[in-house]
Amino acid sequence: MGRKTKEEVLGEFRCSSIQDAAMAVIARKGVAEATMQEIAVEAGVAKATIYVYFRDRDELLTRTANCAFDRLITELDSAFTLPGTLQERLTAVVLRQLQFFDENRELFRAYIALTHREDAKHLRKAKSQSHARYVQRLGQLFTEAKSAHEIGDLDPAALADVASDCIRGVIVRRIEEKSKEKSKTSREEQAAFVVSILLRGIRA
Amino acid sequence: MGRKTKEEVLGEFRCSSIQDAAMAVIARKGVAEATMQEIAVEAGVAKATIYVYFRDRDELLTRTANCAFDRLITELDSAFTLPGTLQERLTAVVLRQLQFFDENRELFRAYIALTHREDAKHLRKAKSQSHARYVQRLGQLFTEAKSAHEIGDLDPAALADVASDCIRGVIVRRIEEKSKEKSKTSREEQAAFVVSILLRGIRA
DNA sequence: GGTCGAAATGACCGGACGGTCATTCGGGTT
DNA sequence: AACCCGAATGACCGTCCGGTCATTTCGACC
Repeated sequence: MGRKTKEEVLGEFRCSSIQDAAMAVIARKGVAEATMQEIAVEAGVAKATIYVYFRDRDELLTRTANCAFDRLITELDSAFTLPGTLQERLTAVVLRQLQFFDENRELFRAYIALTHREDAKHLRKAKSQSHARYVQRLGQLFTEAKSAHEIGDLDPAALADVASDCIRGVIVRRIEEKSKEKSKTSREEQAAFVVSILLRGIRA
Repeated sequence: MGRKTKEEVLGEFRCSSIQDAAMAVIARKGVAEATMQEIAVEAGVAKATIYVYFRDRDELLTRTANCAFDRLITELDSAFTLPGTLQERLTAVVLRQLQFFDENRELFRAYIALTHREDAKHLRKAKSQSHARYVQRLGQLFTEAKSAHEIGDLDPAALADVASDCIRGVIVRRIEEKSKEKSKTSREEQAAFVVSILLRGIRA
C-alpha cells in the first residue's frame, strides 16, 4: 500500500506539474495557441510524456480548466457566505474577485479565453458550468436581498446576469490597464463604483 | 475610362464577394477556424483566386472585419443622434443594437469572436478601434445627459464602460437563447429592463 | 552487480493549412 | 480566325502540430 500510494502521489505530482505548465502557456498564448510542445517544454518533460498522463490535448485542457475554475469558485464561496447588507456583501464579492484575479492573472486570461471558445466543446462546457455556478451564487444573494426587502420585485436571476456583466467588465478593464502599467484606480474604488451603479443606478 | 471603371467594378465585386464569404465562414466557425480553403469554397472560387485580391489571410480578415465594424457603427450612429431624454435615447440605442444583431447574427458572432482574440494583432486593433468609437458615443450621450442635469456627478466615460458591459451581456444572452430556439423575451422588454437597471439601479 | 517492468523519450507519421507558381482559360482587339 | 493579356486555377511546397511507437532510461528488488 505504501508503494502504491507513493506511485500515485508521484503520478499526481506529474499530472499537476503538467497542468500548471498548461495554465502558464494558456496564460501566455491563449488556449488556441497553447501547443503540446510548448506545454511540454514549460513542464520540463518530453511531449510524449504528457500522453502518459493525459489521453489527448482535449483531456489535458479540460481537466486543467476544471481545476482552475474550481479554484475560482472555492475562492469566491467564502466571499459569498459573508453576512451584511446587500451593498456590503456585493462589494465584498467584487473586491474578492478583483483581488483573486490580480493574484492569478493567468487564470483570468484563461477564463476569458474560454468564454467565447469555438474549439473543444468540453472546454466551453466546463467554463459555462463554473460560470453558471457563479451566476447562481449571485442570484442567491439577490434572492436573499429580496426577502429582506432590500430590492424591489425584480427577477434575481436577471439581476445576477447584469451584475456579472458589470463585474466582468471591471475586471477586463482592470487587466487591460494593468498591462499598460497604469493601474490608476484602487481595487476598493473600482469595487465601490460598480456596486454603486448597480444599486443606485446612474440617475441623479 | 469606361473600360477601366468596368474592370474596377468587377474587381470590387469579386473583393466583396470574397469578404461576404469570409464573414459567413467566420460566423459559422469563428475567426481562428476560418480557413482560406473554406472561404474560397463559400465564395465559389479557387483558393488561389483569393490571393489575387488579398495579399494574405491577415489582410483578408482585417479588411473584412473593418467593413463589418463600419456597418455596425454606421447603423448605430442614426440611433445615437436621436433626440429625447436620456432614458429614451439609451433605450433607442439598445433597441437598435438588439435589432441589428438579430438581423446580422453572423456579424455579432464575428464581433464577439474578435473581442478576445490572441491571433492577428491587426484584427484586435480594428475591433478595439470600432469598439472604442462605440463606447465614446455612449460617453457623449452621458455627457449630454450630465449637462442636462439628468445624471449626477459621475464620470461619463466610466458610465459608458458599464453601460456597454450591460448591453453586451444582453446581446450575448439573447443570441444564446436564440440558438436554443427559445427567445422568450421581446427586444423591447429586454432593452427596457437593462436601461431601467442602468438608470434606477437595483435597489427598491 | 544483475534483472525486470514501468516510466520517459526521441524520432517519426499523417494531415491540415497558408501560400506560390506555371499553366489554362476567356473575352476583347485586330 | 488568330492573337493577346490578365484573371483564374489546380497542383504543389514547406511548415506546424497532434498523436504514436519502438527504444532507452531508471529505480526497485533479488
